[in-house]
Amino acid sequence: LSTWQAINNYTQCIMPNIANVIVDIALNREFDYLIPDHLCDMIDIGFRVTVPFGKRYIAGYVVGLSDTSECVQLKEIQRCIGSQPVMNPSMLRLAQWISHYYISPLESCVQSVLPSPIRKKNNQFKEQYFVELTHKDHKKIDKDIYKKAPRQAKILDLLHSSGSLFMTDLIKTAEASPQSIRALERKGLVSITSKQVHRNPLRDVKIIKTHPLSLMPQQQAALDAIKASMDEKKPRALLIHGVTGSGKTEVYMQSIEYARRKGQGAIILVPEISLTPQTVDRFRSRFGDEVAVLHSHLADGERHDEWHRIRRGEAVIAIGPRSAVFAPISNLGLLVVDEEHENSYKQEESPRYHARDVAIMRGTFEHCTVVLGTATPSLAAYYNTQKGKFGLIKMNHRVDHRSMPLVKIVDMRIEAQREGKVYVLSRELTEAIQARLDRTEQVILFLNRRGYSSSLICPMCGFVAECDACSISMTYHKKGNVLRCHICGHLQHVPEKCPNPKCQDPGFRYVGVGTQKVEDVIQKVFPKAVIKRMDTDTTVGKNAHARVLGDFRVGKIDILLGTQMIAKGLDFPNVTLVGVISADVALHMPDFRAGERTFQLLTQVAGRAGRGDIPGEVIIQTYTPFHPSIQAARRLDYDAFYDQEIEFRRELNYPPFSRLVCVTFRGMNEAKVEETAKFFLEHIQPLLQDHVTISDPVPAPIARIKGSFRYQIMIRSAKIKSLNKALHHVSESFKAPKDVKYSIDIDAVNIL
DNA sequence: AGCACGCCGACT
DNA sequence: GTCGGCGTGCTC
Repeated sequence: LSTWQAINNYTQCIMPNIANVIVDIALNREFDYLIPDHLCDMIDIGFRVTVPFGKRYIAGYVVGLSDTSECVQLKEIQRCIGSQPVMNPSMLRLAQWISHYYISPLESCVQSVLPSPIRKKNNQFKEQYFVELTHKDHKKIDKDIYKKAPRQAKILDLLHSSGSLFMTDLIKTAEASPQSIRALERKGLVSITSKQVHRNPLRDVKIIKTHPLSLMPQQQAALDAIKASMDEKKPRALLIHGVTGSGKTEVYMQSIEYARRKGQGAIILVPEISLTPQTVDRFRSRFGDEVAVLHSHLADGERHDEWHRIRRGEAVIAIGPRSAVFAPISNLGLLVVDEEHENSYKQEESPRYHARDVAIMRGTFEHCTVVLGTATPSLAAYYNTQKGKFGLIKMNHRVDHRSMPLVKIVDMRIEAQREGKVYVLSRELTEAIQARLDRTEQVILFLNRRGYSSSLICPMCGFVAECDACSISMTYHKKGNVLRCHICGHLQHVPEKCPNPKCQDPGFRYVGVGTQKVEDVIQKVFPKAVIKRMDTDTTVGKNAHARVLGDFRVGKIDILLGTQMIAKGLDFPNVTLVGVISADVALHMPDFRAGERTFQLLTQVAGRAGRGDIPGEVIIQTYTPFHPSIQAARRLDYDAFYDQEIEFRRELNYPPFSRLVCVTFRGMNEAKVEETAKFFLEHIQPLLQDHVTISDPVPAPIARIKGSFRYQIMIRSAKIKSLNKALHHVSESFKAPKDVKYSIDIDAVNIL
């Protein structure tokens, strides 16, 4: 006994008996607790626990173990929730990286890593009554039952033929009542137990198994490169730059197959909008039930069950939007980020992470290959291939050897001068649409989001007011009738007439035509055509989106008019014309990435034309036809776009040559908001080195939301680490007044 | 987040 | 002299 005690004492000495715990409230700090003896063997990093906290008990997570603590009076962990950790060390590490990089409390990062139904205390599994036969040969046991109780007999027969059934299904098929089943239970012929059921979001979806297609040489080369990377110990990320229709998805699927053969799992990230049934079906048809879909519209229960299906290893392939990067796939072999350039990968609430960058980190931590795929790589990703950080795979041809669409540009300035007035549709586009209607082909008209844009443009010469120092469009502010650069804060009065000396037109005005108006105009021009508008306003309801697309596919709609949501991934063979109403709306956003976005948008939209046998045509209307982004889009020439855009970024020290941080302050009292922003600036300025550029507090492009005034400060630095350090320091020491909130957005994408 | 402590105004 | 407003600070 004494020996046993000695060993026990010894192990207690060396075993860490203190747990570092983060609690469910975002306090951004750890608390130490003693691990009681009975939990000593069990507790590990990643466990969910309840701990005494002040006068109450709250839930938390064990994020570390140690045998010392700075705190003298430690309390004990009350109990463990669940019998195994909810987070593996790698996931915790990922959460910690996000917390540090994006300057967000670890608690909120853990919340992002774990879906909300998993964090709930109680058991979220759904149970249903399950009926089984207790004897194989029930006929022998009770022969009378067929005469006395035909209902019960029917139930028995059903059970006999199908083995066992859920109570609800049994009642439905046998057309019986629960009483009959209960009666059988009393007779001891059947047993009723509670059984866990899996809520399958796709239970009603029938799938037809597909097999790997034979690959074109360029696809084969891509697949080989991915496989080679997957066989490496520390693979580096790969960027697939493949034109629309080059067959990237098939490459992903065969890469996943390779991972499966190696006993590994995979994650496919897709932008929200691409997570249409089409995409999901393709993966489900190939991999069946091994696929878990982490749709953002899943009910809590479904999400919970899908997560557990992955955790248990029943599903080894996860597909979903940005949060799917946290899918608990163990032994991850491949992480695909499809449409890598999409901005929806950036989360716009804290923690404001970028799923593509988190994917890269997860790949690094778990030594798994990360594949980024897109037709229009983000500047950041392509820059990384040029620097040798990522591998580059090019896929320049469409699988079907169809030619890329012909892109035409219509100069709306000439149109305006000719017609004397600006119309929504140019003559050229009108004629092109008419031609398609005559041939019963279909048309997609693309229009940017509702005209929130607040830049000024001259309709005669295309002049747009830009900041001299920052090369971004000036933002119009109604208050004071001024133009402002929100990168540096420069202020300018609104000119009376067009400042272009050759033009001087007094018709200087705002950019932007609303979708509604365009619809009216088009309907007037083509009274017989069936036109459907598709944007977030018109497609409310669960299936509205799919219904409109279905109608379009079968030819019930002639012209589909829509916003971003029709720009991506749709494949309609009968669409031979794509028209862009105005390329300028995207171009003159007060954002240095406007050129990049315009190019991406136009290229993606162009990809919608000519997916069938008839070659496609694209017509782009613009006031600035010679803008490099528009010219590059016309030639569908990514390299030309990249070369000019990267030079622009280099000259002005914009990303990817620097990191951009946007600090936004908001509150109901405008003076106080501005004051707080100034105060923040004074706080951080002494901490920054001279390679950091920081703007004055400036009203945000959307200066007011729900009565709340918004100001922002822009910080740019080539040295992200020292900037990160300064921001951490400030976020700890700087206290904003309670009626002013502020948020720090690292690698800001949408500056609103 | 919650709950305590604490310091000023309007009541029994 | 006390009840209660919510500002501030702490929770291992």
